[in-house]
Amino acid sequence: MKTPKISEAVVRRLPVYLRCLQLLQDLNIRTVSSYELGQKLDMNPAQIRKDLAYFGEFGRKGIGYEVDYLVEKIKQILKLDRSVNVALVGAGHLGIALSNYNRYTKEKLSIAAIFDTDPEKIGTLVGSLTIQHIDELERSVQEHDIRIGMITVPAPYAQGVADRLVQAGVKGILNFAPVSLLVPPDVHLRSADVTTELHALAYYIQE
Amino acid sequence: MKTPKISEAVVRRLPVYLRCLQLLQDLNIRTVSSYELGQKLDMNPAQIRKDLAYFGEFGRKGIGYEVDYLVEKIKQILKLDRSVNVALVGAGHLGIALSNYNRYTKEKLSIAAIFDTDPEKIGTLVGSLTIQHIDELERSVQEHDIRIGMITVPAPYAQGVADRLVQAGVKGILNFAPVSLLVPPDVHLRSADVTTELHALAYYIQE
DNA sequence: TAGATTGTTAATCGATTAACAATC
DNA sequence: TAGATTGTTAATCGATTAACAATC
Repeated sequence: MKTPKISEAVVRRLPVYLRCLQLLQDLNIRTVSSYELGQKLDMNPAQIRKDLAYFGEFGRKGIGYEVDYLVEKIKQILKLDRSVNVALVGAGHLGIALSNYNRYTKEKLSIAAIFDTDPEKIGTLVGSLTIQHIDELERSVQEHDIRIGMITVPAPYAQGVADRLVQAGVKGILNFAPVSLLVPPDVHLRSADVTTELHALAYYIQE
Repeated sequence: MKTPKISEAVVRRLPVYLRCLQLLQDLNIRTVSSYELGQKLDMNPAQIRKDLAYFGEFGRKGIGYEVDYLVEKIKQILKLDRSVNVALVGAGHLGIALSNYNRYTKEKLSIAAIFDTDPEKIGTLVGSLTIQHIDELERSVQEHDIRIGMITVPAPYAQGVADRLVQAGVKGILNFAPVSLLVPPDVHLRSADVTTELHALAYYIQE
């Protein structure tokens, strides 16, 4: 499994393949071709084959891909085969909604700590986690080996939270606040705010 | 304002520029250069200029862009200068969290209706909106001229909801369910699910 | 005028798609 | 064997960046 130079576009598609394959697993489907995957995902089969081929030879000519095997391989590639701990900063409505995102799955990627500043909320239980004061962030990141931070605080506080997450050693940030953040080049930042998505959709809905 | 052939990448960046410019407005900053914007957004200034130039000549050589004017222009381009109604399907935690996303802004893009199937929830108020049964969807889309649908139902129901939204005449869908949806080519679909984002981030957090 | 910055063309870079030999 | 489908190279397509004349 050598990695010549994987583009972000490729990495972003792997979870999509994974999800589709897991659905096939539930249906007890053993084997799938890039053509069939392409149909289900509305994608070009050549692209799917090429994406997978960056990481190894996972298929069999004339047959296709063995679903179980490919699921395992993609999990390995994405590092979802080992535990990945996530911190959630901001226990508002959105934070609470996201906090139970994998409560019912056996994923190794999971939320390990929740933070806020509101004294009313601190000490409160959300699922099995106690909301902690944000001053516990640095200690907690160390303690739980947290690698990813999710930011669901109001926009004006988001950059400050990002700075603290980076300082604490987090390597990936998923930002839900409607603001553009700046982080060092070694930290991976993804934006997931509704506003931007809706504004982009608005462009396309003219008659 | 002629539009030769605008790529999705360009459209996705416009809301980011808009948000940054609105922040500058709050600071009473009158004028900004593509270089300064690039600094704030960690982007190449040439790209910003080129993106904007697709839609017109908004800047002044030697000066830069007038902030207020550019805000208005981008709003026009994105069609945020007229009202855009959104339907939210799925009044779970995430749906409720998203429902008040613009409660405190004066945006013309706003959520006009909320749907669910749970009898316990129907009739309940969320902000100023009453949760309706999903069978009201088609009628409500007509009545409120709804153009965009946001899907926050459990994954197994998401495709069914998408089909109904499309059937009802919606032209844009923002899907939060962790599943790949298929829609006709004239409907614009964006995925906003946390799972995919976190899985992609997991790839980058190896040591 | 000198300095700054746009709009735009040309050059570069990268990503997607088509095609096909290899092979199950 | 014949048909199917991969992995991969080559061709195409599109997006980003650099450079610079125009001009405020």
